[in-house]
Amino acid sequence: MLVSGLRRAMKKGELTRQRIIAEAAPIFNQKGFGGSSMQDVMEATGLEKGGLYRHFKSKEELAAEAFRYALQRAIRTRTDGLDHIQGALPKLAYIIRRFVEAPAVLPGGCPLLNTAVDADDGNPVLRKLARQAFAEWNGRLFALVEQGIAAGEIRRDTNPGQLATTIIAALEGGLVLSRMENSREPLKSVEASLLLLLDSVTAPVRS
Amino acid sequence: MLVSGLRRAMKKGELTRQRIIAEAAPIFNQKGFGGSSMQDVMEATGLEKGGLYRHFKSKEELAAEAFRYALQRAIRTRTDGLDHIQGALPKLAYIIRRFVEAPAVLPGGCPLLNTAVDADDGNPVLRKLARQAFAEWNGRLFALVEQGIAAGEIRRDTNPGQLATTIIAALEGGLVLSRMENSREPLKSVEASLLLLLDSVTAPVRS
Amino acid sequence: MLVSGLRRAMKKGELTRQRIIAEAAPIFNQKGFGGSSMQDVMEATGLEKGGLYRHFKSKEELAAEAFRYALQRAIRTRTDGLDHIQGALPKLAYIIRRFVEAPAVLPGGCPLLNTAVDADDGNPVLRKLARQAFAEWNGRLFALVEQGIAAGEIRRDTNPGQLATTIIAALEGGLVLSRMENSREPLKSVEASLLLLLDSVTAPVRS
Amino acid sequence: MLVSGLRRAMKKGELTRQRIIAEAAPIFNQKGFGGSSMQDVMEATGLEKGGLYRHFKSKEELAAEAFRYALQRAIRTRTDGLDHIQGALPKLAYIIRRFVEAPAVLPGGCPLLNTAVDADDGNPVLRKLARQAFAEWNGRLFALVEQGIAAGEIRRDTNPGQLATTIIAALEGGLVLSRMENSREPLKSVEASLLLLLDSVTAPVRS
DNA sequence: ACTCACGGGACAGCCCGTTCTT
DNA sequence: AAGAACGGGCTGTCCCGTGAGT
Repeated sequence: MLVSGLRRAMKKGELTRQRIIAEAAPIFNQKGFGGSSMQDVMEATGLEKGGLYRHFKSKEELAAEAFRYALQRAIRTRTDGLDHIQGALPKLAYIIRRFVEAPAVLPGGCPLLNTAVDADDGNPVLRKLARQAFAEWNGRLFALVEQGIAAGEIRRDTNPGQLATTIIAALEGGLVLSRMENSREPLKSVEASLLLLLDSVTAPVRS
Repeated sequence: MLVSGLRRAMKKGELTRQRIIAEAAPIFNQKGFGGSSMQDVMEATGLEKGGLYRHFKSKEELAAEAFRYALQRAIRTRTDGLDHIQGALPKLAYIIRRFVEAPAVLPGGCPLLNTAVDADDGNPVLRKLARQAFAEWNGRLFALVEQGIAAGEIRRDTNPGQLATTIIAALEGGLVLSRMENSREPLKSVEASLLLLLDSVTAPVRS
Repeated sequence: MLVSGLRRAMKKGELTRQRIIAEAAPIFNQKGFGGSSMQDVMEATGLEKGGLYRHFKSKEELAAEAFRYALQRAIRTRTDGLDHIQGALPKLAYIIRRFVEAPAVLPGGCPLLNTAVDADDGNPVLRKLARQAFAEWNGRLFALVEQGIAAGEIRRDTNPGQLATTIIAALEGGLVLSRMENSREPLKSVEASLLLLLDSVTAPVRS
Repeated sequence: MLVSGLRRAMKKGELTRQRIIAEAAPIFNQKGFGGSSMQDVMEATGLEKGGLYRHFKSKEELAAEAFRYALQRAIRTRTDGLDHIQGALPKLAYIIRRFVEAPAVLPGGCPLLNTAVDADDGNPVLRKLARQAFAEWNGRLFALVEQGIAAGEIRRDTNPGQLATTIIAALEGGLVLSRMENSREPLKSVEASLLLLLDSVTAPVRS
């Protein structure tokens, strides 16, 4: 609804721009910045060089937009349906399960981690974007944990930042392992361990 | 000692070859396979193209050797001193602490994870090497957990594979976060959580 | 006239493409496929690498086009004015004389023979092209001989294929000798012998 | 006999030199000068670079020696048994037949023609060698024709040079065609035509 | 007499980005 | 707004030849 609203407001050029981004995103996500060529994007979009460079003034700008797009999709996929869940702990558990069940945001794995590793040397633009994205994600989990503590669901001695970071680290690490082994098992293992960890920080029921 | 013994037995060519590998390893680890150029290796080693290609018949072969070298270093760094520790649980805790304290095996982060992400598309040679390395690491932790269970240190209902995989995933994920934030905190958080997890699988003391 | 008509219909790119072919043809004809470099073509055309590779996706493709171009020129040169000649025998004699008089289709000798020898090992693309060209040439002479027999100009016991092949072989062989000696004499000798051979297959005049 | 005599007189170094030449000859004959690499020769001989350059001061020198060797073989093959034939005309016919029957002096076709075409541009050393070889061959045939005229076997109005050159040109041209078509037919055709040509210069028997 | 090690240079192909044209 | 044409640069690989060492 919102999307079609935006679409309706777009001129033709802006629409093409969005199409390019959407079609470039999986390429950059799979091959990385250096490994992707404008030729790849040309083939994917059917446009010529001139057509691409009208919308983006450099490969880097396109990559940044593609990353932003991939990010948005990742966030949406991973938080979809979260509002229907009641309680901080169930929400955290839901996030973990959802990550494990629907890991394929885009072909090529998690854009966050990919960019984090890929842009580790050089490319400060992408690096900064990845940082912000991680910080946001971390902040959201952090807030959830805090809410859980405030609500008495989570033990008071729980460190919210520590828990949030651990969940993210374990999930992303598990995703890498799963992609490499071409098997869901590593992610399943991480899921089980994280749910166990959630149990261990659950506040004892007060009577 | 053993090393210098080997070194003494090397002819000049083999020595140069080893030097190239040692000097190429950080390059490939930082920039990845596609992002590294033979020119980079030339500058790092002081050799010319002809000199390099005498020792390696392709860039891929050099990258594979460099990765093997990096791997060996990683394993050594992370398992150094492990023999002096008694008991499976202390050993696991030691491995976790050591990973967090000495994360910088080589400039550019963990070669395992880097290669896993970098060689995710294409490059089956490196991909296979990374897989084997992860499998080995996992196997080692797996064995430790099993020993702990057999020795009564770890609860019988613990899933060895699940625990091993989780430790690896969380540590590697934490390392990525730490590198990106340029701070030790993420790794420290993961460390704390993993030690907590170890506590929760510790078998209750029998009286 | 026809040419300028075609030219007028060409876009700029196609025109450049044709210019490249025309300027690359003598290079490939002189140095062979392996002996010619894209650098040579760059210098001859004034274009840069990027400019060249826009029109041809590989050196081989360019070489093939250049060979086709050279071939066309060779055929035109060698059959020019043939239509004004009456009778099969005079036509054959005309072809032989024309070959000897105007041997320099392109710098570097006959593209047919050059390619046949050059692409003898490897390069199946060029090899195939040369084969087809020879087959066509042979076929044309073959047909002429057959017409001569049918018309009673040439003796009935003449083997058309044998005569056609011999003419081609002797002319091409003579051309090689002439180029090497840097003298027209070898070709002149072949010409005389071939005309003698034509005499010996001329049907006796019926009374 | 002569060979073994030479061999017996050779030191080890000279023997190696001869072995290199013999093993390099087919390579240069097949791939040409520019198309052959010292690496190819290394593999064929089992020697290293340094070993080769001890015996030849450059690739060109080796190629020249290899060509000389190939030449000698060609001449021997094509004139073998010639002494047992009586009469100039039978000798010429024998040469033609022998060329057609045993065209494969070395893998890669006739070294003479190959070098003539290959070294057509540049490489004056090989070019000169090829010229000399052709001149010698031509001279031999020339002498045979002259003897035939003197002996009354061949018509007095025959031009010896013209006939000699034609034979060579047609045979070499036919060889190229045969190699290309991968069939003996072209050579067979040339053979038949040349024998026909010999008939037409045969002096009428005096009664 | 021969191997090992290395330098220096070339070559084909690709890629990013700009400009001209439509 | 998009396509066509082109420039300049870089990369992996190969190749010839030299010199130290054995």
